[in-house]
Amino acid sequence: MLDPRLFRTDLDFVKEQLNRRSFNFNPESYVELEARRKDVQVKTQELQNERNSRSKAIGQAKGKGEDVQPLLDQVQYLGDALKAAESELEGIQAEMETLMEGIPNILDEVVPEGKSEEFNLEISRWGDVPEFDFEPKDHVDLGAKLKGIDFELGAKIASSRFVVLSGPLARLQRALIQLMLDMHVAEHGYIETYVPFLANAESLRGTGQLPKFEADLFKASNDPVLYLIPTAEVPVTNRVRDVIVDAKELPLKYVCHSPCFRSEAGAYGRDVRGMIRQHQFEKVELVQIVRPEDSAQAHEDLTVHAENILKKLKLPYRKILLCAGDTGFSSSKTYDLEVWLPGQGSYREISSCSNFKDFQARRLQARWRNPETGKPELVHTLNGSGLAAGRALIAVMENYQDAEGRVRIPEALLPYMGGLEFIE
RNA sequence: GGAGAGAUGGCCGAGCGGCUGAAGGCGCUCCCCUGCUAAGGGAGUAUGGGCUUUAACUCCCAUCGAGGGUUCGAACCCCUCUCUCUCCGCCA
Repeated sequence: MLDPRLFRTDLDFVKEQLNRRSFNFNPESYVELEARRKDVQVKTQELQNERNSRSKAIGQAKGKGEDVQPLLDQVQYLGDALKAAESELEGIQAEMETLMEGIPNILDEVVPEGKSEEFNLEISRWGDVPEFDFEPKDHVDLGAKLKGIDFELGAKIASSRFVVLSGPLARLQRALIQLMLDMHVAEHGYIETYVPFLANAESLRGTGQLPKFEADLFKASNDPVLYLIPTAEVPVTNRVRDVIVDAKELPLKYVCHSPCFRSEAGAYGRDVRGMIRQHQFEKVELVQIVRPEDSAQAHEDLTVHAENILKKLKLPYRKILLCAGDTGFSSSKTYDLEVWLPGQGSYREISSCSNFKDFQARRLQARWRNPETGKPELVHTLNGSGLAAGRALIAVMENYQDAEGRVRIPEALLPYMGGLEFIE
């Protein structure tokens, strides 16, 4: 959620910024609603004030043993007027809330303009794209040959976009997760955390998935209402919902492995082959809660932490700064890391690292006490994949394959593979 | 799942339907005294919002787990829900 004060003081700026995202914001209807809000709120509070002071007078008169009937008669008329004003105000506030919750974050000034991914800005490339003296297979063919990836079985058990991994390839995914967790804890200073994989509506609203993106979620239960998490970002960031964090505790850095569940509504026909886009996948997520002045640097650091995993695995990748149109709803600035997939002959997203600034924090009421002011102020939140394990698995498979269709285990994963050097 | 108890400010803990946004204590901050690993005295110390061109102060509104209700007036009475604790049952 954006700062309501910004809307009142600099509506032109808001409009201009939202335009960058091609977000259709109508200032006139906002101004009209805000005027009604102000009007009705002031009126309501005046009525409440009157009721309170009159009630107090009744109490005092009663205390002195005076006849309070005349005073009671005077307040009679207040009841209905107050009730009407209160419910009108409630309606307007709900309307305002709906409006505000549907408005995306303001983009960082460095975010390039552009409506679609072709305007994304490549920041850097790392690693050498491997040269094969044979035609490299993609992970689907490799996985079938190695009898370790079975999409039909996934579809039989659940539906399309589910997969079953078996044997050394299943272990390879686990090894990747272990490596990531170990590196982020030991080398990057994150606290490992384990969280619920179902989240309530309040939590999903806090991080921005609800109310606007309910169609992307799997609802797991109606009583109580719970959704399968689309990313560990949701439960982990919600650790600080309605919390005032002590300044000394910042920054908070959490790493969390979890399965992620996405309905992929609207992705029909996209990436139907292989493990690129699944309803369920494993991911190691990095989350940081920081002081506002530190978030820009934290964003750079967090992205480097994700990059370090790719470097450790010696997987070629490039770093992309997403353009205005491609940046997510809640994010103000996002770097994507794209890993080279020889089977596809292209770079594909394996990590997305975002600075949400105070957008999530405002929804979450996640604050810290600023020692300089003594007041609670909103924190900044960030997160990034470090990395998506399913995609890391296929990246390893495709980059480390040989002419016989075997997969060599990357050196960094050897300690996690029980002596196995090749999957064949 | 069954039975019972509870939910108040950073913590502990009072609270009669009206003068309680909340006694008292602890903690913390500042000041005074003292002067040295003690003690004493004083002041302050919840959050969100509104009004004000902005900000601070004053002021006003809301909040004592959440949501309804009764009432001129609710932390206090009634209802529903949530959570926590104890006991029983079940259980990876």
